[in-house]
Amino acid sequence: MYETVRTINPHLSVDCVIFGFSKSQLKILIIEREYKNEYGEYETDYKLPGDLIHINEDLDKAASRTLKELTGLSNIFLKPFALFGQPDRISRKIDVDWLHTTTGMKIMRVVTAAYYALINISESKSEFAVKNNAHWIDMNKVPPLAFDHEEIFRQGLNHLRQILRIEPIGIELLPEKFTIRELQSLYEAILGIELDNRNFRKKVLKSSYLIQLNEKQTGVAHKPAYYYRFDRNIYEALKKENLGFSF
Amino acid sequence: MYETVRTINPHLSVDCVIFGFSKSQLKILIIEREYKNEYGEYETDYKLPGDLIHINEDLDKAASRTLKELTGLSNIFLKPFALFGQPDRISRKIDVDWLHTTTGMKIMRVVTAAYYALINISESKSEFAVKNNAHWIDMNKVPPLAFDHEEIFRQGLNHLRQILRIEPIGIELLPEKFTIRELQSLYEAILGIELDNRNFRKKVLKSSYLIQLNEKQTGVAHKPAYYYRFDRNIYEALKKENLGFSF
DNA sequence: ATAGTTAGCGTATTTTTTACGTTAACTTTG
DNA sequence: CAAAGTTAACGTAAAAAATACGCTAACTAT
Repeated sequence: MYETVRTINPHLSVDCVIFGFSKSQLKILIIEREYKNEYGEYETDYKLPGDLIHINEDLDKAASRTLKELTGLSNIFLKPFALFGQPDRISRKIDVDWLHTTTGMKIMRVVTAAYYALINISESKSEFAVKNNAHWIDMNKVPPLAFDHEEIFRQGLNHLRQILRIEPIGIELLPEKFTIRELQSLYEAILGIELDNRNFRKKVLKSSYLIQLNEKQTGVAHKPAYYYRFDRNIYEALKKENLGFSF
Repeated sequence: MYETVRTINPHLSVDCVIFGFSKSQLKILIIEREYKNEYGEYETDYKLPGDLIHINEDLDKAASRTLKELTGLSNIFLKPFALFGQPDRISRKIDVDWLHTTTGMKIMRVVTAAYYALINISESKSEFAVKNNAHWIDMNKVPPLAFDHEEIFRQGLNHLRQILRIEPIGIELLPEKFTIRELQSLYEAILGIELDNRNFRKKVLKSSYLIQLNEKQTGVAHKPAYYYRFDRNIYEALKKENLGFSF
């Protein structure tokens, strides 16, 4: 316990909104939180993956570490998108108590840096997550969350939607090979609207970083679609070119 | 001194990148910092307006307070745009010493929330600023700044450029009435590129919140231009409509 | 064999962007 | 006081991007 007190920075935390995509649905990762209720019984509720940072720990590193510890996920590119620092964001008794029992400290004020990341939910990764009491939840069925994590999630989603208008997010969220239809479903899930399949196809196929493979779907009850892949190199090069203007 | 120690939160600070526009140039606000050099002589360098926050102080409020204290500017809409939290961002001796003498504390690690704001440099306001050792500096002539404030400024400018693609920033940066040419100069100053006057005019006049006044320039050595004003109500209504989609 | 489904290509129309021509209205200069 | 210089303000034509659909191909399930 004493060790904890010495190494934790009780003023700063990180929280992660991790987006995943599977079966045409956008999901986020939440983890279980265990606490004793007023009758001394253990109960469970949910929160975003996140934690107080360590003394002298870089914020980005703290976000990666936290995510690894809580879900087993590593090598995820996390990007900060907002700050939550209202003095009263830790005010519910349940939250104050939980912090007390897990850290041994009386913590009333924490400023948290919110990060987001996009990952494709492959089998191995989701196994990891489940093992650690982390769950992929459909974006539209997020349960009540601890602290102000619902607001953080909401703003994270908003941010994702903004980003989608600028860059081709699919690279991170889809498996190695995918069909145009799957890419469209991803866009539809994020934006929450339907898109015209023919126009979407036209628009997306103009980009040079989408490469058609020599492989088709099999076993589907309709004309099989070609698989595609992203060419990361082409994409990064294009991105650099465009960003060159911005500073 | 003791009072300071009790009320300051030495882990968190705010820094403001304040943009202004005058004479076709984009400017930012910096303030003087006084310190003793190795020979005990007073020297001056520059930093962004910013300060450590108080215990239990809201971050947004801290940004407003800080700006008020350091420059006399109040009622400025400040918006957070980034976080700077690397453990080594306070490492130069001059910065460590300065923090020590101004706060009485040994401060090595501060996470700062960076805010930006847009204001139009009216006479009264700039008077205020100058009185408090604050200066409007041409964006292209920013001197070396304390801490990592140059990086904060750079990112702030980047952010401004991104924002400009989405919303009509001029409302904040231009005086009550202005000509289309002035609006164009503002855009050119922010983006750092030249725009075609005829197309710019066409594009901008399509927006419903730009209202032509019954008043022309006088004393100019060319055909006098009509003055325009922004209709804030129309603009806000439109904004709400568009944002309605995003969540 | 037929019905149901999505893939994949195409076409026509509208909207937006880009490039540039021209006259108007003012001051400065010689 | 005429000519030169400057920016305002409107316009037009062409190119590019977005939108709205039509249609055939290729597969499975019944």
